[in-house]
Amino acid sequence: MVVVAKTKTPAHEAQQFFFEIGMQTRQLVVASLSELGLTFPLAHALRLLEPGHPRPMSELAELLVCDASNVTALADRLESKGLAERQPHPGDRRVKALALTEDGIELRERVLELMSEPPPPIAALSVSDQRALRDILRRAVEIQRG
Amino acid sequence: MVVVAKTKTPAHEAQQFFFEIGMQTRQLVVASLSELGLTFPLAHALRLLEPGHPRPMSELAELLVCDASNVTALADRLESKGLAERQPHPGDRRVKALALTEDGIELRERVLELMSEPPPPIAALSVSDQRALRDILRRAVEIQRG
DNA sequence: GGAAGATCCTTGAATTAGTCAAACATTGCA
DNA sequence: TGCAATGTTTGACTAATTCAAGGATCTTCC
Repeated sequence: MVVVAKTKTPAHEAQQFFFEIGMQTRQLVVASLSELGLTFPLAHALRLLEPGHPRPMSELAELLVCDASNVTALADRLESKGLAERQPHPGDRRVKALALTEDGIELRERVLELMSEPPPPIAALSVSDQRALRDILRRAVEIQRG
Repeated sequence: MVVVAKTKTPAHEAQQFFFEIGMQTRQLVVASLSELGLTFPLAHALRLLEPGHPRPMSELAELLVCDASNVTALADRLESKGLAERQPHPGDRRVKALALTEDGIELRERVLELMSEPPPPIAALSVSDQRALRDILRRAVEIQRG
């Protein structure tokens, strides 16, 4: 089933395909994550915790664009799974930073691999299309950052 | 903040950019949807209900790749918002089909527009890049369907 | 025709995700 | 010192989702 709106510009058409592939990809990712015992939000949080760089919970809330109390809940779950732990912040006793455990570091690595796995539609493209796609998307990302 | 795994093939790299743009897009879409009083799952369901084509709830469950009881809950919310209603299925009294109301048809239209709106990174591309992107993604989608 | 099994939807109980408002501790400033 | 701002938590609530179980209706097959 494909749902398509009236198209206008190339960008609109591109976005419709983009969206369709994205939806499918997400489902595949969610399925793979569940084999690792993770949900998408948890995996997303895990991704943002870099090994050796404990992150204050408030900072995580900002990156996740969510309420601080939600981070409390996510942190609870990460801790209960033994993937991360709250650390006191030297110099500010209000702050608790989340740090990955050994298990967390390992699992995060698998999450990163899994999330960069090209989904079937992209994997099925010719290599030259894949390269062209990569270059265009890189430009898209970089224009915006710049 | 950008999180990147060790890259391998062009497809992997493409996927990383794809994913990044997709995450950002989703947030924007969720924000726009909430102005319409909709959540993402509700909007997704709305999208799958074509005007004039009531859809059995079981069929919706299949398209949404979710449990039938979840569709019951979604249908309840759509009905309580006056966007859809359950209809008896002529010929099989077990089946209830969801049909859009007038309001539902109208809102669905806005959802489709909103979801095909190119996000900033794609909108910022040159028109020729947009066209190339559209063509490649179309091939990706079509290869897979074929 | 009627029993057995399959299909469709709902209900109830549970977990996760998320918001908001209120509370608490700690910091930093005036 | 006193007070406002900041960081985290708690509690109450809604939404999304799954699973197991139940009730209604169909289908099949003797």
